[in-house]
Amino acid sequence: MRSDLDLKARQTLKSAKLYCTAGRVAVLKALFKADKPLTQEEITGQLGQNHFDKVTIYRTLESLLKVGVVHQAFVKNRARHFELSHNCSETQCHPHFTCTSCGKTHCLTDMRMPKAQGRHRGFIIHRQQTRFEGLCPACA
Amino acid sequence: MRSDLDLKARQTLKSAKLYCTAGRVAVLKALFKADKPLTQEEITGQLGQNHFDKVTIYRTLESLLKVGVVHQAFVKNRARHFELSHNCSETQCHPHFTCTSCGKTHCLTDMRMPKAQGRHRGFIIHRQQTRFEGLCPACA
DNA sequence: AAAATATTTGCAACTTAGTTGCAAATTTGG
DNA sequence: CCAAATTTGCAACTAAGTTGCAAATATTTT
Repeated sequence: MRSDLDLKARQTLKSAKLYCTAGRVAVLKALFKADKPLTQEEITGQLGQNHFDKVTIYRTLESLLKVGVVHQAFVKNRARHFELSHNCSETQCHPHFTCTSCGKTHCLTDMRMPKAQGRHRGFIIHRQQTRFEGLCPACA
Repeated sequence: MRSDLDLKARQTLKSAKLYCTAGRVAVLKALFKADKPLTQEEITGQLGQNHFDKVTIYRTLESLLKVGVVHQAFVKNRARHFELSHNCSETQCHPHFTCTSCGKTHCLTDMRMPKAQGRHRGFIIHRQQTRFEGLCPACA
């Protein structure tokens, strides 16, 4: 039984001209299912029985980064967080919200921040990301 | 000879009710001098001869974080970056620019981003940070 | 100013997150 | 199915940060 998500993952790999392997499909599926940026550890956790070495996970993420299917979000300083780029424009990612009480991070995919595109004192801005801190609905 | 910066650092520690030690003064001076967020390693580098153990640096930064004199910036995923809070308002930090070519990070202290204060779908926003990627004047 | 108390420091050891090299396994194209 | 190209897992390693504890330093008390 090959699920919808499975096909989506395979499709994605194919159009990115990446070898379609079990590990990559699994990682992509985890990212499709997630509603927030994930670390390698969280991805491994999602996979459960369907285990892949952390090196493989990192290398997969690296490949997906290179072709632009995923990107990194700045959630915590000590760990890389990855998410699909499909909710973001070329020049701007949706904002991320981190709760100072429970520590959880949420994607505010429905929120648009004004773009500071162009240049500023010689700096050519290609991409912008916004991060919020505060209280999430559950903690407020 | 006790420099201007020295006094400023001591003053800062005093008003934060922190023990005024050589290590803390040194770290604060390094941060005052810096024009961008620094890692522990960079701070240690700045200190040169005036060496303090990395544990001390981290613990000092932790103390300064707690009293709000410094905060963390999101520059790279694998290392904590610290800077003084004095260029930021309570609710918003100045944007940081990271060059995709040379990798250097700059503070855009003269740039104001519109605030997304208040709430959004139950999320209560206290603080916001913006991060840019692109080409710095030197690389462009 | 010395003693008493409170806090910080450095060291060694440890943890966590991520990376590298390489042989074995898998995928793709013919 | 074969050959070439690429990916995988393992073991070992690096980088960044943390913890416990005794010795050192800062502040407060007398």
